[in-house]
Amino acid sequence: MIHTSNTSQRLHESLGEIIAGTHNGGRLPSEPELARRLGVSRATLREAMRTFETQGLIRRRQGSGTYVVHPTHVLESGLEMLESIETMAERIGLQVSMGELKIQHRPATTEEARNLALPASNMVMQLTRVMKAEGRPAAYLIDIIPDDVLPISELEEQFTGSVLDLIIRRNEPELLTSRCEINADTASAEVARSLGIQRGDVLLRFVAYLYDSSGRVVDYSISYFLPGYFRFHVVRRVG
Amino acid sequence: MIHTSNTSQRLHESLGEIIAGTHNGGRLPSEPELARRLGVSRATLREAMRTFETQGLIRRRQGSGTYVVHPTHVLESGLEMLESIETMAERIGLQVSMGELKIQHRPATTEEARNLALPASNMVMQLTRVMKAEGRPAAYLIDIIPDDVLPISELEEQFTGSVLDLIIRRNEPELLTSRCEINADTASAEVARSLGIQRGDVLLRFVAYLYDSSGRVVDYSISYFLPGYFRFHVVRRVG
DNA sequence: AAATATTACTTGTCAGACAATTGACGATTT
DNA sequence: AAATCGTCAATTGTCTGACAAGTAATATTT
Repeated sequence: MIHTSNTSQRLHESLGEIIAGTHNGGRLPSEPELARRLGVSRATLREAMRTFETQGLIRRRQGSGTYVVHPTHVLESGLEMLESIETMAERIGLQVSMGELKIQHRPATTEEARNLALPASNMVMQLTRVMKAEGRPAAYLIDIIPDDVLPISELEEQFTGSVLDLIIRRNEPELLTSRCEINADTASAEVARSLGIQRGDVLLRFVAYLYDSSGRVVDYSISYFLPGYFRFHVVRRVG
Repeated sequence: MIHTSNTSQRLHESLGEIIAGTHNGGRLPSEPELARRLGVSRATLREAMRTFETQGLIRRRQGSGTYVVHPTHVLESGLEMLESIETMAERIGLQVSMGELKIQHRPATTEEARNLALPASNMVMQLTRVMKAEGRPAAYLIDIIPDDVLPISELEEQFTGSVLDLIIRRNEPELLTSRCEINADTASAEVARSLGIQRGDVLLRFVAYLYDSSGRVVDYSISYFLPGYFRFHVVRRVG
């Protein structure tokens, strides 16, 4: 969906604005009218509308019209949108900074090799750091990356807190999806010390696998969040 | 997207099968060929393909072709698919049963009225129960429902553990989305007692708002899960 | 007043066409 | 021999115009 400046691309944006500018439950202009106004054919317009329908933002009823459905808050996207904690924080106006960063270059453990679909003992980079929100520790983040995904030098120079953002900036490898497993856990001694909490305190834990467009795992990460600083949510849709 | 047996509906299924039956990275037949084989026009076919493209399951390149992309694990759906814990458990082959059920009929608290977008002190139904997996307590579930959403009698007779499943069975009201907030928490005295754990033990907490197609909140639920029994995940996609 | 038919409008589907892009193949040049 | 440049068939992107099917309000009939 990241194309150049196709008709399709511009159309998608324009249509998105029209939908966003329509109140919940409101009806869109008819297809012929919309097509005329946007300067595209009805067929092309319908394809664009299909993308919004698939996302659940509009609803079409034959003979009646097309209606906008804002599930109140679809704008502020949830977890289904892949973005870094830093980007998310910026979006909601939260000041974050990176604490002490530890970079390790070492062979993968058996478990890591399995999770990253690597040959045993392949070299990996491990980034460990604490993220602070408004000066106070809010998350403990670990990223494990096969060492041929990113040049070490680039990592050391340009890393500002988020592997995801770094990969997006350099546009390579081309990312596709991330699979994020959700659980609750208690703080280990190491994590507790870094976050300034008690061992055994409750944490939200995400374990994520980041895939590039060829299906390769380019990042395996474990994140611990102190409850309260972030509000993660998912929009779930009927089958 | 829940239509009758339109051309569109059947086409979507057929195309889905074809995509599922194509190995990762494989190329689909050309559009004219597919349209012929599926007995629809190319325009209609393209609309169907758009839905799969929006979901990230295919990738089209002008002049080259359409390619299938299986992000390895899209089959086993994650949280983004709205389904009850019971349905999910059945899908993964886990034996679950409902423990002690408590039904209360009472006025909404101020907070509940706000969360459900109800007039103050509107009557609500509260369902509280423990869900057991393989005989042992695995989750503590609370559902709060405006009392005009479901007839009380029906609730008492047909409730088998899931409000969502009950609503889906009776096909009314028509559901659209659910917004699920994710957090970690510690067990309160009441929850701990019901689940047979210690007060302060760690739990995964979901707070969910279930919306019908008119945008009304028809169910507000709080769920506590013991870590370990379920593996929740989300597939996150690039913007 | 209630039931029924009409009618204008909307989305769903179709057929056929041309444009833009890709990738392979062969010819040409270096 | 290698590299470069056209040529061309195949594929997706877009367009036009048309008809079918469903909806909702209006007009008509009972």
